[in-house]
Amino acid sequence: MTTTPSARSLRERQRQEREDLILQAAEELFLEKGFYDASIDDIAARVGIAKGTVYLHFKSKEELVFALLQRDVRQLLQEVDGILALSESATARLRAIMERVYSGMLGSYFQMLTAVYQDPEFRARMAENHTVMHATFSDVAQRIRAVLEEGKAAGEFDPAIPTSVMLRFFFALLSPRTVFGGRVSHRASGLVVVQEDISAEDVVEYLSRCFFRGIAPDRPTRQQ
Amino acid sequence: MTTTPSARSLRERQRQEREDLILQAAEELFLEKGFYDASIDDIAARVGIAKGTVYLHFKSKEELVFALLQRDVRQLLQEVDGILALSESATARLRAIMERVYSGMLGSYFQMLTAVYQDPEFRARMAENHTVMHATFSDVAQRIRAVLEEGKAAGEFDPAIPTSVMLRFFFALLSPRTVFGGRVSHRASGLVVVQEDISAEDVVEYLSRCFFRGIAPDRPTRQQ
Amino acid sequence: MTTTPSARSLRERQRQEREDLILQAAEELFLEKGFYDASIDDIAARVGIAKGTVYLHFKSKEELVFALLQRDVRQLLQEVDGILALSESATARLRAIMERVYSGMLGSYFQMLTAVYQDPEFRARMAENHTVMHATFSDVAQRIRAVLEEGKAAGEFDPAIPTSVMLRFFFALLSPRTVFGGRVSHRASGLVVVQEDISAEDVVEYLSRCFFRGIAPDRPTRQQ
Amino acid sequence: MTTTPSARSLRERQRQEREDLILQAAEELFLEKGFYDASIDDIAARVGIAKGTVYLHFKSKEELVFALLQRDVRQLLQEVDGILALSESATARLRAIMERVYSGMLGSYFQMLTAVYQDPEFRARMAENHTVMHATFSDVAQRIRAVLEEGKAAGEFDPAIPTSVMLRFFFALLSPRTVFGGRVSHRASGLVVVQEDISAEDVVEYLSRCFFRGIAPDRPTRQQ
DNA sequence: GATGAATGAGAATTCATTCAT
DNA sequence: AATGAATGAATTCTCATTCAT
Repeated sequence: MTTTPSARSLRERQRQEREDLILQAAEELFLEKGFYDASIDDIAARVGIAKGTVYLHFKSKEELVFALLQRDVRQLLQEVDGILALSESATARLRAIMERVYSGMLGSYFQMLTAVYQDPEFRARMAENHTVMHATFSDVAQRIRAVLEEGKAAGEFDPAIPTSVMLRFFFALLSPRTVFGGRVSHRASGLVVVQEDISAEDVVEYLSRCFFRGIAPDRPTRQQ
Repeated sequence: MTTTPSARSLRERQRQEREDLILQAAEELFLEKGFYDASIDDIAARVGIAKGTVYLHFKSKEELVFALLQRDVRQLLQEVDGILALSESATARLRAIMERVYSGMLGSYFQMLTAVYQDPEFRARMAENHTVMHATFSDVAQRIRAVLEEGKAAGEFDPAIPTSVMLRFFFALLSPRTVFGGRVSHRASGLVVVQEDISAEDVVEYLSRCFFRGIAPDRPTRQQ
Repeated sequence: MTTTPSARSLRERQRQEREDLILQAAEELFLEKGFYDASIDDIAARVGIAKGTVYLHFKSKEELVFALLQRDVRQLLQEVDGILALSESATARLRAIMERVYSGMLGSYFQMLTAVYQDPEFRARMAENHTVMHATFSDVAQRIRAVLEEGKAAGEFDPAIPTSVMLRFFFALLSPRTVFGGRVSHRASGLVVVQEDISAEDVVEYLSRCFFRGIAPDRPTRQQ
Repeated sequence: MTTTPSARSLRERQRQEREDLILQAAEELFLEKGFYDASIDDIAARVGIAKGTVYLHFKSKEELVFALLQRDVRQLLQEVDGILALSESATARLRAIMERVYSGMLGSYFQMLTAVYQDPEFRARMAENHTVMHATFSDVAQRIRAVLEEGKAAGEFDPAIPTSVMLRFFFALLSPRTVFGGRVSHRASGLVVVQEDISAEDVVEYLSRCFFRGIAPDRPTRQQ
């Protein structure tokens, strides 16, 4: 009746794999069809399992979104941590984060978040029940905030601009509506402008320039 | 036939008023509860009319959103036109637009748009059936694009940054997730940072600074 | 304040005309779209009046159908009476009725009736509230029954077949599903057989032959 | 995967049973209240299941009617085939079909069909999407047509009457409005005549006589 | 554990009928 | 009388969630 440790861990591994598959399918479908139009049936069908099985892993559709966000936010935290550990200038490190996000790793995270955040119900629920994730996200924010403050101290950034404004500004540039080119281009295109084909690298180049120096032109003459 | 012109116009006025009330309620509820969780019942109840009456004005829930967006986009166009007519620098005019948006006039528009744009169904439908609105929106974009190009020509903006990037950058700063302070603060708060109380004026001050000069500190040339 | 008799009768005539127009439109629409799919709105629109006006003439949609049937049944009665008054053989008179019906005069009546009779609610209501029409219809039936019995007495028809069976048989041949050719062909065609173009006259010829002599061939004995 | 064949077939059997119950309830209710007034709620309630369950079996109310008709038409085809295989005279075989229909087996089919055929929408939809059933029905018609032609060739039926007329005539006698006695008497009664109690056997006797020889009396004397 | 049938609350939409103008 | 805006009951259909097998 009792399972050997290895059997147990096999089970556990399989369970984990299946859970990942569900999350994967859910992410795809939420992005393809939107949260409301992607049904549990759709998700189960894409994974190739029964609807009930989804509920063995996630006790509600909402929980599934939370898990998705949590997964992404953890990954984000890891990436950010890795980058921030580098002994480079604040500017270089923030730019590196941008690069990671635009290279496609985390694009979907922001899309999920935006999607979910449309629904105030969700926001409330998230704040209440999902302290863990919330905390993790705050972690990310805190770390970036720290870099921004380091940058201010080092004379890289303007001390007159509140760090919170900078933070939001930074996140604004990472959010999907700003993104174009790269993996999320099909969403980011859409309304406003005809999609011009700009490579992800160029986007980062331009946006980090915008971020750090705004759209003002170079003013080398003044420095003479 | 039998109605006098004034009676007709009274009717028409009343009709218009009621339609506005519905749009008002719909906007509030869509923003409060999200598009999917705000039901026609909710909307009718808030206006204090019967469900069927809503359908007298808008033939479907979807149509209601489109009407809402159209209303806002028209207003946006008007504002933008008024501002762009001023004979000021490109910088000043763009900043004026920011001011208008952040002073609360148009915050909800971007929120509606973002909300709707989550749902790919909607996006498709919008592209198909709502050329008018789409066109209006493109108008807005085109006008801002023109200012950006003027600014480049006048040496105000960096010609090395593609105008499309600038445009997106500009819209990114106007989108709700960036906004804080002002009327939309309840949404903009939420996740990322603890809401600090910054006045709308200050927000514009900071963000336009970010937009035009980035988060870089004042350059030493000034120190001459 | 008091209207002259002629004004009153003018009014009355106009009222009657409008009522006829409504009935006309209703009949058309019920036949085109079916009772449930033809809305009061449709009817009013076709007449070119407001929806409320229909209710000034008929207190419910149901009442409208009853009126329609009543109108038709009265006409039927009139026709039948005219024909039955002729001093011809029973066979000739029944055949004359068939001719009238197939020549298009009354095709729609049977269609309306069949349509309405699908709905048992209607049947019940009809029996209860519409004794008048019911009576009129019974009148028609009674008269035809009388002719059938006359025919039996005269040795034209087989006394072994109950008159009630004959009556039903007769009505069966008049009902729309049997009809083809003539004005109602578009309905009568439909499912069963490919519509062959047979003139209304031929249809009567064939059907009355069927009615009186069945599908049996001419009997050789007659040729003796 | 995990289910044994017998478990699978048990499931399947249960599924089939429930589907039959739904069809049964639907048929009853459509006949009792008419298609439009019988709601899915009614049907589910009569079966004693939840509304949603009905949709597990039939994806729309319309589909339910089609299923019903298909079921009946298949049964009709089977019966007809069985009868037509007999090596009897055309007359005898047609009469046998009448007997089957009047003995109650198929009365409801014609009622359903008539009910549905009131609605032109339905007719269109049926023609478009339901080629299978349409084909099956045509099959039935074709077979009877063949018998009629055999009968003509054998000198049983009058070659002067077009087969299409005969066919229609035959169906007319099978349609519910003609039927009285037997299981469908509650519908067939109704308007026209007071229901006399005639047994189903007698009805067939009389109607087949009508069909084959019309209402003309026996004319034995002429044959001497 | 896995399945997928069953559930039923809830949503959008329609339309006969009423009634203030 | 005529109008047509307003009503709200009723209907179809969906889908997250549960649970017996």
